[in-house]
Order: sequence, then C-alpha cells, then structure tokens
Amino acid sequence: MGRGKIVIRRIDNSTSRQVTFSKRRSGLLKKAKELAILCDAEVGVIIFSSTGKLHEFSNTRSVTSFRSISQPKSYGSLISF
Amino acid sequence: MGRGKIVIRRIDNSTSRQVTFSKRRSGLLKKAKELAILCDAEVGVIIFSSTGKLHEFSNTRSVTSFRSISQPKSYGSLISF
DNA sequence: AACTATTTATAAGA
DNA sequence: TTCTTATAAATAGTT
Repeated sequence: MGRGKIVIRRIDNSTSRQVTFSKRRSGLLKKAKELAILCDAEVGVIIFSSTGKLHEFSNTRSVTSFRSISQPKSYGSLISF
Repeated sequence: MGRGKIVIRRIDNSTSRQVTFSKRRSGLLKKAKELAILCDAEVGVIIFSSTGKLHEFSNTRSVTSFRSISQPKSYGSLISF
C-alpha cells in the first residue's frame, strides 16, 4: 500500500514511525467507524502512542470513560457494554 | 474498494451485512495488529456483532478481561492501562 | 468460499 | 510537515 512494500516489524527510525503512526491511526479509526455503521456493530478502538497520547473511537457508551484518561499505564478505564 | 463504490450507511440486507461484517472485521483486526507492531503503540479493539459475538485484538494486558465477556450489554469489562 | 475489478489506504517523495 | 502520487492492499459485487 504505497510506493513500496513493507515488512510488518517495528519501524526503527523515530520520525518515520511517528509519521506512519499518524497515518495508520486515522485509517484504523475510519475503518472502525465504517464497520460500526455498515454492519450495525458495537465497536471500540483505543490507541496509545508510544508518547502516551490517547486516540479512540467507540459507538457505545464506553466512549465516555475513554475520554477521562490522559496517560497510559496510569489510570483505569471501565468499558461497559 | 471493490467492484463498486458504496455509501457508508447501515446495510439493510441481512446476508450482505453479515458478509461485509466478516470481511471488514478481519480487516480491522489486521490493521490494528500492524499499527501496534509498526509503531510500537498500545492498541485495543473490541467488536460485538449484532448477534452478540465478540471479536477483539489487544497487545496490552486488557486482552485477558476482554476474553471473559461473551455477551454485549450484559457484562462489564475493565480495561486497564 | 474463491475470484477480480475497483476503490481505498498509504509508503515514499516533493 | 502538509501535499502529492505511484503502488500495495482491502474489499464490493460476482461466481
């Protein structure tokens, strides 16, 4: 998917890793939304970057509790279905 | 992405909806895994089909608690980061 | 469950 | 770092 083929392993270069994270994060969240709408499913996605930033999508009430977190490995999050 | 372009809205036909769910669910989980590996991020995805089946991916310890649920809207799941 | 024509996502590059 | 574009990958409709 792109100018070249890649192998799925940790990207060593920090800048490339950040760029790829940004692109793929938005791609994943978009796909999650589409799945939820198209198939009438309950979908939740939570992503913490290595720098600790939170990104999420959910079409269930769990979204409220996701929003209350700001750091990984520090707080708990109750996801209730 | 496919023989025709589609609009993102609930698929009315139940059979098509189920087929699309199956295809896109596996696509989403694959993308989640790739993001986690490539970008060294913490990623969690939980999906409940409209029939109540659970599908998930996580590269964090939350995976254990996901596994304990079998029905949506019936149990709670603590996802801790 | 497979296939393939197309759309979509995205790796590199600008 | 935002925008472009060639190409890989996902998938909608078909068989």
